Amino acid sequence: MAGTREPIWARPERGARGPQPEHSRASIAAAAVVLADSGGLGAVTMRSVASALGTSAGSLYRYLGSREDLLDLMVDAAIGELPRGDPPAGDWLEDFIAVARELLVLYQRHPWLPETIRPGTSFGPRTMDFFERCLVVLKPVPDSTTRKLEAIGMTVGVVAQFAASTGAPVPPEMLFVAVTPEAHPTLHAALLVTSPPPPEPDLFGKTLRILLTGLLRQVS
Amino acid sequence: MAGTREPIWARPERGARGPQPEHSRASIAAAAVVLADSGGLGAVTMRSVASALGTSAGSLYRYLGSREDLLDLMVDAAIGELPRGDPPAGDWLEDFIAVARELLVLYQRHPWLPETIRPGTSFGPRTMDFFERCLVVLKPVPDSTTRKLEAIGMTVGVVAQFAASTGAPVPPEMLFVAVTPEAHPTLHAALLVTSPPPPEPDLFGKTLRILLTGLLRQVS
DNA sequence: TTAAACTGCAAACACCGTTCGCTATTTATT
DNA sequence: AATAAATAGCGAACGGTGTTTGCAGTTTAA
Repeated sequence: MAGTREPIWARPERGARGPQPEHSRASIAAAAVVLADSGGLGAVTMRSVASALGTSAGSLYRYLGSREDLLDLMVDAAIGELPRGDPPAGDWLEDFIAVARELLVLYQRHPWLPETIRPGTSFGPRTMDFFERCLVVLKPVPDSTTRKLEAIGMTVGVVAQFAASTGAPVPPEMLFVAVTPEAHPTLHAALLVTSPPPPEPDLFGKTLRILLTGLLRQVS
Repeated sequence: MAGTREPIWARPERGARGPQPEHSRASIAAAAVVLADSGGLGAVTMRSVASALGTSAGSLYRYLGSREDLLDLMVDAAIGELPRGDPPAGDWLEDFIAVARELLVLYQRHPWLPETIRPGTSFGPRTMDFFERCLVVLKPVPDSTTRKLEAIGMTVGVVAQFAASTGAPVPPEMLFVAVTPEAHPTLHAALLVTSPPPPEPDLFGKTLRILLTGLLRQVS
């Protein structure tokens, strides 16, 4: 039981005594986000973040309990970039899909974000703002909040899926080295097609429309 | 361009000369899977895998070019545990959902699997067997193979989403420390509900049915 | 028979997250 | 105003990580 620690959001940003800190959680998170944007999550080390701030790795532990805390800060800072205002109140479905599109471009701008949202992530206030905004958009839906949260979770998962497949496409000859015509005739034939049919123009919107109209809007 | 390396599946398992190797890719992968099952992916280190095999970390590099190769082997070994026979040919939708259920229990048995399938994963022959099997099940569907692969990819993503949400539930007071009644009234109200409505009994099947009937089966 | 290719291994390297001891600084208490 | 407590910054260190390297022994091809 000693392995777990209080999430960073439950700890005060600084104590009541001692000299004024030279940095802040926000500035540390911002520096880490910049590093991750340009070099991936692997470029975010205690030492790299510290040196970007002009300090040392050990000093960061005056602000963070662990590297996981840093990841939590990064996630919340990135999600906090999402626009805050309510979308024009039209159809709740289109409004919600618009929110999902905002999240998709955020995931594409910060490719490290989906993988940084891990089991064990402690979500911060900006992330809660996002969930609250989703619920506000879904207010016209007569379903229970539990159902809505299920739908929101599924939507976030689908967005991550699309962000992963649209970013940095892998050359097929790298992905399919293990395909043999004998064992995988259907798959092999599909790879030989010279002019594959164009992908669905708006597969993203189509998928979410299908999913959300099925999961919600039971007007019971 | 020197940073990339040929995927492990394109390299011969062993050379033509020299003494017979004491281990194999299969035995190494099996040892790593056992470690990951009991201690998570973090328990899989070159040294731990090596000592489980009675050898040293450096020796593993006679079989693997990097730790990423080891992860590729693990992924293929785990997916290779899926049953190989065709399901009874009934409705393609129910047959495919049955395959998805098999994948779900595999993900639950190997919680490290979804996170180990990362961008950059090189899929091996057993994984190709799985994709081939999916395409065989979807043979009755009149859509193009491109559409089917889109649907398969989306299905795999949804399965991972469900596997993540069903394993090791996090206590809500850990997840929602950042919720304030003022900034998040809807969310806050939802957390106060004493008896939340029971979750959809088969949300998994329902979601996939919705998704697949929407994405496929256009009998055009 | 000789040379090339390969295996196994121990040691080392650079880097990682994290801890510790120290000095200096600020605040709360007396 | 004086004192004690709590905090900030920092450099050095610790154990762990993935990976490289040099070397000795083994097997195969030429």
